[in-house]
Amino acid sequence: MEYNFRNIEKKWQEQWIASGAYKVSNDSTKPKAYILDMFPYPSGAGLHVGHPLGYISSDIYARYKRLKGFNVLHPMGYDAFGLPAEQYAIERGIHPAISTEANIQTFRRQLDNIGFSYDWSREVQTCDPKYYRWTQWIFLQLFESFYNRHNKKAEKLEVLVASFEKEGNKVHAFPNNKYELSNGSKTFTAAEWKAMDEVAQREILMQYRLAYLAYTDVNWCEALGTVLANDEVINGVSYRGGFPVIKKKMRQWNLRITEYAERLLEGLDVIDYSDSMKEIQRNWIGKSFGAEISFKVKSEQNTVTDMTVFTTRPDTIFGVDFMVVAPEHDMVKEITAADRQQAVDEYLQYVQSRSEVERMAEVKKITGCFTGAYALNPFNGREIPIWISEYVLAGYGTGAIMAVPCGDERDHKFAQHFNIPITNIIGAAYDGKEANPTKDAVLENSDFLNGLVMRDAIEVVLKKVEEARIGKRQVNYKMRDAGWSRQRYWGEPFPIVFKNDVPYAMDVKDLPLQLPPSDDFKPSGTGEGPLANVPSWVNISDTEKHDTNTMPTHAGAAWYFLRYMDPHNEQEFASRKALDYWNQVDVYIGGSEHAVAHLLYSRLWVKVLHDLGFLSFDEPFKKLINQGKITGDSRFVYRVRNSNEFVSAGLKDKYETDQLHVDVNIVDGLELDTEAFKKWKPDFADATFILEDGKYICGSAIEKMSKSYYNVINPDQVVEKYGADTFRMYEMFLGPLEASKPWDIKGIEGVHRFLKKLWRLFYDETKGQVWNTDKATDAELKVIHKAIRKIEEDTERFSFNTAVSAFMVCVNELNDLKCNKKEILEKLVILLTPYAPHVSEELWQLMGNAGSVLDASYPVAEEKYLIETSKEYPVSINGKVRTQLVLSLEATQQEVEQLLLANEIVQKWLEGKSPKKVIYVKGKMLNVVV
RNA sequence: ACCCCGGUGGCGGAAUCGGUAGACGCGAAGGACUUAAAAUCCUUUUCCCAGCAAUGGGAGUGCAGGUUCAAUUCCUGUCCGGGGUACCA
Repeated sequence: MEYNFRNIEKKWQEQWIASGAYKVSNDSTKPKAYILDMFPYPSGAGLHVGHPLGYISSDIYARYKRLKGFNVLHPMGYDAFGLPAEQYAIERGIHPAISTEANIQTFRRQLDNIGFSYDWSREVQTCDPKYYRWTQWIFLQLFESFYNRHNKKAEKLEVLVASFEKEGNKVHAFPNNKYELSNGSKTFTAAEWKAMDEVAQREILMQYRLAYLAYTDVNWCEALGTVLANDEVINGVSYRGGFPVIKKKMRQWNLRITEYAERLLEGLDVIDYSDSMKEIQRNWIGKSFGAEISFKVKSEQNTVTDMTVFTTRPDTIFGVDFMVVAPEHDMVKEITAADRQQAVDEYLQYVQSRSEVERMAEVKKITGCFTGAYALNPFNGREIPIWISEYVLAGYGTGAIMAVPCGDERDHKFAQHFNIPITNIIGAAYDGKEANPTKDAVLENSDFLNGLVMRDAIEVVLKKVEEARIGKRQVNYKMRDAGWSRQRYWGEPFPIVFKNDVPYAMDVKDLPLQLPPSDDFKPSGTGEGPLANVPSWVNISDTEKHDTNTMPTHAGAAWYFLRYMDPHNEQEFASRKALDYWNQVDVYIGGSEHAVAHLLYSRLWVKVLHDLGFLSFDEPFKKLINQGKITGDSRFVYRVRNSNEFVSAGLKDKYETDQLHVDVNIVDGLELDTEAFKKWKPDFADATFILEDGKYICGSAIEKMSKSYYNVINPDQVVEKYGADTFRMYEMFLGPLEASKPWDIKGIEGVHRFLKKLWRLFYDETKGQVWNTDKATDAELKVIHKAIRKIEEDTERFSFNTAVSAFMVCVNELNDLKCNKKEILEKLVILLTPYAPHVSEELWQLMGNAGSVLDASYPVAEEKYLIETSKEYPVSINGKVRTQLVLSLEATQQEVEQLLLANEIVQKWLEGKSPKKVIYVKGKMLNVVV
């Protein structure tokens, strides 16, 4: 009876479905555990061996928790809205719903193959109207709420309106401090509010809503015909397709995530994400402490009296040699001197003509223009020229800076480029060639700051600034509000009705607002989304319209983990009872590429839902683990130039060759299957080979797994050849979960051999059953209890690679002891269940156990079998290990010293001298210092 | 440029709190079983030197220092690789 993994795996997969083994109840007295994978976007390419890495680890952990007596929620679903399906629709004319459905089926088949314990009755698909109904509902919660800065949480708009009716916006100032009413004021009174018509009131409310419409500079991608979020633009080009992106002003939905910057930052202290992940989020939020300082302005027109800059280095105020404002700054046209007008206009035109790509590509290029106006240093009245330059961004701080060339590299380069004299305020710390951004130099040429260390001077200036009422301390964030409109068909429609262009929330009972059927997915080209091609849907009546945009793919992903808790609820996005029971995701496993967008938006939505009283927790994921990528291991053949002759890698230097990728599936290790190669592509049908030692040896390289490199390994093939249990364990055995590593099929034999060896502890090819019910010896008990402790510890800390090796050690040791005892082996089978569920269930059953091994109880490591009475200590002389000595664990320092001095080898190294010191660390080691 | 993470045999990797570096697996070499092969089993395998051998000695965790009885582990500097951010004042 040999290990027939194909029959075993098929049989149990079917039985587990039939018995509903993975169905999870919301009603349980057991403690809960919520173990989640980042749900995949169902691409047309299907899964490659890199995808399941995270899924296998979460499955192991979920199964482990189940054995440990937890009620485990371990669901799976699909992030099914998104760009590729729509691009595919445009190219092939296949409706995204159809291609998405087909892709989901492929994914499902591939996933099922690997033996996951997902409760598929809880599956969600973000493109399902039953699901996106609630995505739209949550969007409306955001639309109908504002962020109350006083108690730092989201509240219903009614609270705000009540405040307006009582005291205008005195208590709740406009979140955007640059926003002005048509009369130029930033405030209004209760009387003024009440006097406004509905349109005006709604315009004001729009300034507060957490989901709001605004004309914003958006990243417009002409080729994709859509707007992209900041995180979808990489180096000035679109993240998908790599098309150019330009700035364009459009009326867009936005999420006021900036109001949550501080809470998103603080939340990082209480959640268990990797350091690098937290770091990425901190950088993205980009908090910086500084001051806003006002400078008097002297200009010909004299209409502007003050300009305000943001600086993190108020200590350098006496080193300010020029001011720079962003080209888009409103002030520019009011301060420009008559004789500078032409130059300024030309510069502004130049800036406008520059695309985002050019700006990105030419970061080092220094451009700018003098306005003819001056600012006055508030402390010594010095006249400082005001320049415009694109290196100052309108959207950050106040859109204006004070430039300190001796301390800031960009300012320094600018000053050198335009020959602006540089004031040195840090003496020898500045060499005249390069700026020095130190905070530790002693200030000079700095009036009342002279002699102070810069670090300390910051506080002195801040106090002075506040006393003189010319500025205030200010915290700024790099993060911007999130653009939430996409000019796309395949996404959630906005549940909004525009009545005479004023947006109103749809009635909740009318949700979902479904996507209309359409076969025209091309962008309208005007900036409107493809829904504009369905006028019957857009135009509800002459005066009422739907938005032609849809939400980004992040919308559905921002809350799916909540829906799994109660996926079929038609009254609520999930019942409060289910939400309270399952609570936070205990362990969330996924790729680090979602560090910014998905995780930040999920955290935001959960915080808002929490503030509005729907959730008892305000962070979605308690612990996050980023699995590493599995890279591809490419193979190359070398074609002799201008021929169809291929030379083996070892001989290729003797010829002039071209290197070609070859399908890794027709290479065994490095040896090419030349017959398969001839059949691979018609071009190679009559290929000839120059062999070495009768073999064709390929070249190799580690690259990302990609179709175009022919290095993609489909898990289906691996499962077919070795079985799901081997595949699962091998993926874990490759290395630490978080590390990136190359896929190398060679090592899989070792893991497969291990499972066969395990099987032979129970059944032998010739003898049949070898397991027995004899009483276990102490040595055998020790082996299994050692394994229990090690494997439990390793599983608990997600160190699955070392757990697999612990299984191997255990089987090797039992094999050496010729132990075939059920008492020992059944414990091993339970331990193995999370890792290799099929073979474990089979052996469990064959041993005559009742019930499924999935619900067995995890063995407990008993100390009494693990206690040692003596230990072989390493004996070091001066830190170098020279010999070993077996000692009782009870040995005292005195006994140890006596034994050591009597030892021959120790004596040899002492060379007659007496030791200076004998270090004895119980249970660890001995060291003799001579 | 800045920030984060990492660098250990031929290879993937292990060493969890500063205590025998190289677990486990692959690959390689030799052997057993077999007509043969597959499968399986056994032995060796960080490098260098000496020895027929048991063994003995030296070096060794990117590099250079430091702290310590003891450093892959902690500290400083430096090089290399991966990731993130990219004019954020």
